[in-house]
Amino acid sequence: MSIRDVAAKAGVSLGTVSKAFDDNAKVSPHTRERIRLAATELGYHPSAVARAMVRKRMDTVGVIFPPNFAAPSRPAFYSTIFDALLEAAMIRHKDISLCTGRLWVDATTSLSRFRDGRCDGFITFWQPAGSDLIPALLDADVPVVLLNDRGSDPRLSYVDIDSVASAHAMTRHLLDLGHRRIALLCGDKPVSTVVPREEGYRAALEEASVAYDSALNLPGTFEPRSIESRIDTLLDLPPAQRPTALFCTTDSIALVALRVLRQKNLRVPEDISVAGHDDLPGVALEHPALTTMRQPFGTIAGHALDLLVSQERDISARGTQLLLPAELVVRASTAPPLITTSLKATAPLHSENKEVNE
Amino acid sequence: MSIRDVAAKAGVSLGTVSKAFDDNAKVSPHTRERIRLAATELGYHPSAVARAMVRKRMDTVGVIFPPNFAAPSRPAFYSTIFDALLEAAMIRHKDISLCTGRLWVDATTSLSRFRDGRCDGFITFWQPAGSDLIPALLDADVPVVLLNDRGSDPRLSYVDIDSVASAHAMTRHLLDLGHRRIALLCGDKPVSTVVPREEGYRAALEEASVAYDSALNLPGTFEPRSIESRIDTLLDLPPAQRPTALFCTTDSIALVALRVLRQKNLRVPEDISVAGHDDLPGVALEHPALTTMRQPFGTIAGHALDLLVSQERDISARGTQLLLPAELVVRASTAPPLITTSLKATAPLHSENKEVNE
DNA sequence: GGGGCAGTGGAAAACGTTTTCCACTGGTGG
DNA sequence: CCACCAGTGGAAAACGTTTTCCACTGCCCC
Repeated sequence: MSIRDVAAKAGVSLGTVSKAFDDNAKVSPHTRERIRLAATELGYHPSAVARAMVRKRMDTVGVIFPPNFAAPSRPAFYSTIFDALLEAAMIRHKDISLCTGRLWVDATTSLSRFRDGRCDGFITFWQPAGSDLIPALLDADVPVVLLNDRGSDPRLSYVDIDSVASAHAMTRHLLDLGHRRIALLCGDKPVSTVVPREEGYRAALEEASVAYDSALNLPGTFEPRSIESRIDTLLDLPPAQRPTALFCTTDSIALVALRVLRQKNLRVPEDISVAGHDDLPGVALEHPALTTMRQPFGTIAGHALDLLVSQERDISARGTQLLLPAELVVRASTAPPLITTSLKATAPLHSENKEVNE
Repeated sequence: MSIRDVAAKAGVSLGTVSKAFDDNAKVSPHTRERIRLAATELGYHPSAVARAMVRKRMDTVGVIFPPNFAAPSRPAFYSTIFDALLEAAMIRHKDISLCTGRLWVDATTSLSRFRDGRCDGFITFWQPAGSDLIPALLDADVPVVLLNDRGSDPRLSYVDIDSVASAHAMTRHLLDLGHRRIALLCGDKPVSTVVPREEGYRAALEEASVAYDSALNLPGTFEPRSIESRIDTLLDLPPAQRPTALFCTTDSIALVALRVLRQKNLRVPEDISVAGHDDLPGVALEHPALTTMRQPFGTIAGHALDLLVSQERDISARGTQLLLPAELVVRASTAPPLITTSLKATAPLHSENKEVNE
């Protein structure tokens, strides 16, 4: 059941059948129709493998997720971006081949997938320190795009959120509401969600002439335990120093924070405001609905794929680095702080911020 | 950089190089070594695509997960079985191509992947009612194995847990501890986790001459809300009818139950015992560690893959249906009930069960 | 009427393997 | 000394496409 049989049945040559399935090839409508009809009657389906061999590409991108990415302990971020990638790939007639598990941490497995011809390139995510994956791919001239993180190698293409700007925007939102003591809840250091978001946070504070207080930005990890203990420390501060708002640099962190606060019988946003970042699906359904920065997941995935394709065509096209804006989504988890000692400086600043905000 | 270049460099013919990479082919150790050396020097890597073309198989199995399987709202079950599949495939030198997302619900997308030659067969999971996926694959003689569910079509191969036996074992465990009022928490009907597990539960009760009480087996869904409301109803029962143990037919349900009970300030297992089913990773780390039935995920995945491969070789080998035993894992979430009115019938039965248990 | 030209379809070479058959070698037993 | 055999390596045919070149057909315009 090959292209030959169709050609025989339609009474044309083999090459013409190939052209009949290529919308850009010049075949008269009549012939095209006749060939297509013959193909359907024969139940012919072109072989992707044979096509891949002559074209020298499989139209498949390998997506390298961290090991165990689908585990519920993993932030929902991965599943969300995964769906976005799937959709973006479908539109571009690309296949996604999932490369995950602990065997993918080392570069050779991925590399062999590429040299095999099974993948034309890779989309990958944050790698733990000491991982040789990205350097190895770059050195081997393998098309690769890093998603939602950044790299220092100028050859590396990446697509990330402009985290400085987004953290700035969220901090500004909280300041506008009248908060002055805004705690920052980050994860571990090396990820792009941490450093730039801290920077945006501090910049916004500075603009509003609010002194940065390191007691409100405790170091910690993404682990629920770390988040919980930091919240404990923050709530144990004397009332005048206690934060009136929690800016979690990640929705996953915010979700934990919400749960912890609920356990402590603190009301959000009445007793304390909570803001997240990412707008993962589902955070709008929390109680209260989470105020957060929306990542344009679809756009991110689309750009990543496009960047990858252009590298596949010409490897020298790599090194494009995209920072996309996130959008503030105000929901129910943030509100002006209750009247406390920390409120005294509010009135003047609030009006000032209002005009900036518009 | 093809097999030809290696042949030239090693001074042998093209076919000999191919054989040198096939461990079963007859090539003298000397020649083989020489060829391998030449290949390494040239940086030669065999093309999986060319191989697939002549062999007519891609050594890739499509795994069709329910849409959005990685979302955290999805039971961790999927990510666990996914990891097991990945591992099993690696051992068998097979690739896994993930086929998920809402576009996979309809059969044509999967089918075209098969006719393409990109997949040699599929592993799939529970399908919503009205899905044409499995019938369509079977009708098209596509190798397919259903995992952790069952189908009525005799052509369908599946690998599932012997849920009747496992539910029986867990119910027995709770009876042995002295529980007489054991509530069952199921999900929606059509899944194999529900009907057979209910059957095993009832059988164990009957054996122990404990009357089945439909008030302890309320219908509901997998949704947290449904679980919560059923627990509410159960706890509102008059003390004599209130359950002393909760058998959740799924760890995901048990996890929710644990959370709900914690919110109600009920201690597990002192106030009420909770048992799960599946032994998802992480349930051992809960507080308290969950007593559950361990699914042999690795074995399940291995059998599934083997069943699929045998179908790929000969489509008439399909229709094999495997039921694997689960293993009782007793941890901290189950304990004998406190002395209550329901305890009076305990003593005789307990001793009787003890001997059965050994 | 002839020379280009656009439009169409065919012939054939590639793509990089696997696999089958065949030939050659040297050793061994009759 | 010859025939057979095991062991080894080569030649060549597949596998099913895409793509490049080439030829043919009308057609238009000079």
